Amino acid sequence: MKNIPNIIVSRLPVYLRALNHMQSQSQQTTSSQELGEFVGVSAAQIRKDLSQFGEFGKQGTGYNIAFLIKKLREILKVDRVWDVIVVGTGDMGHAIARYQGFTNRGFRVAMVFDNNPTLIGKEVGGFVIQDAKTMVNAIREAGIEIAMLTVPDTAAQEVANQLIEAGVKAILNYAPISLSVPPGVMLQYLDPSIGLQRMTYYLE
Amino acid sequence: MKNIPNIIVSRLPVYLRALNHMQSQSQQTTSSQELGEFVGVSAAQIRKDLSQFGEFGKQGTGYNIAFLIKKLREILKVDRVWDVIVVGTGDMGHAIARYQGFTNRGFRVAMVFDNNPTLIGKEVGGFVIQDAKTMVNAIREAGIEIAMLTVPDTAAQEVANQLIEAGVKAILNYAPISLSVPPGVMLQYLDPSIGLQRMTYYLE
DNA sequence: TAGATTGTTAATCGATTAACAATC
DNA sequence: TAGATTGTTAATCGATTAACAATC
Repeated sequence: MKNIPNIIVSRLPVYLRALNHMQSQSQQTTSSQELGEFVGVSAAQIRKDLSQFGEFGKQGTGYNIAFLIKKLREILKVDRVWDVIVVGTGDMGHAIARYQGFTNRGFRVAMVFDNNPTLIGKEVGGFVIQDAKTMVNAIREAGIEIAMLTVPDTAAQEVANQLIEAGVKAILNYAPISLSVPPGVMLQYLDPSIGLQRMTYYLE
Repeated sequence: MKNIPNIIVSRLPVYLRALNHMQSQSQQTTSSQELGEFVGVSAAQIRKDLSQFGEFGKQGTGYNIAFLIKKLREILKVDRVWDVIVVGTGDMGHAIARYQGFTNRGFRVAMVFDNNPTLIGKEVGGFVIQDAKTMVNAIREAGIEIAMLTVPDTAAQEVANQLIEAGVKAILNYAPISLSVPPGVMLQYLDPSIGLQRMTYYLE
């Protein structure tokens, strides 16, 4: 397949989320105009983005929502369920382990790790907290490729290194710190302070 | 001041985070080369971005980290502490209310709200959970401009409307749903599934 | 059919990079 | 001084938008 710009790929999950919402409102079809307004991009961009992957609409009537959802899920490879692990069971790890929002979006928490002896063996969100020492082997054996990192920032790079050693290819990092990863390993950041600081510039 | 592209503004918090990290390692100076490698952008882009706001470096020696941190904090208006509110005290709201990572990054949780009668009056992270019915007035009286939204998706738009009515200008939305806000109100999303779906496209 | 809306092309716009004089 | 690195300009690259023929 053609090489698709990452900026386009990164918008598809947002389109998918909006379409799922429309579907939950029992809506059957939408247009590039409507979807664009909903997610805050131009209609032309919606059409251009989607056209990278095929022809999913009909002139005059727009897009069938169920069909477009199906296609986007295939494109994004979330027409399956990926096992993900959570490393770190502080408040944030706790919240993620119990998070219900992964359902129908392609992900399932499979295992939860911590290195704190007083937490290992305890339960969180239905998972037994496993010893971080056993993490690399457990990831390898389960063939897990995705990890969510909620350890303290001082430990984040070291844990990331272990994840990579274990074969993890995608890391969602909650620690407020830039991580260094080799080519072929992907990284996304979820740092609330960054989100807020992107807005304060415009305040007052 | 000149109109700065948002894409540049959005990178500044990442630079700032990296500089803070370097400083915590007792590093005194850095170069556009080094900082760029650290955060994953080109040295030219670092210099171009910073040059929008002034001349902060010295030829031959690079940037004084403490000085550049000071300047970036001023630019991003996080050389002060912003009061933010948390709406919704589920697991995620809980984690945010107790989050220590806002310290020194310009934010402080000031109030916490929920509409669940069994939670109102209880404590979370040292805050008494206040009745969401009193939220609009409380925000107005305190002059709060920033809110973090961790309510269920079905309630998110409605709560966002109340926040906007109360004068909130910046919303960090944890609910996995696109919100509609009027011009002048800023919005950032922290949806873990979106982050993960931006990576699965490239997996396997 | 008439109206609506797609997919695509070409034009525009904006962002990134390369290169280098200036200078610490 | 020699080496390093900035700030900035011009060139390149890439993304977005406008427009419209095609067609449902």
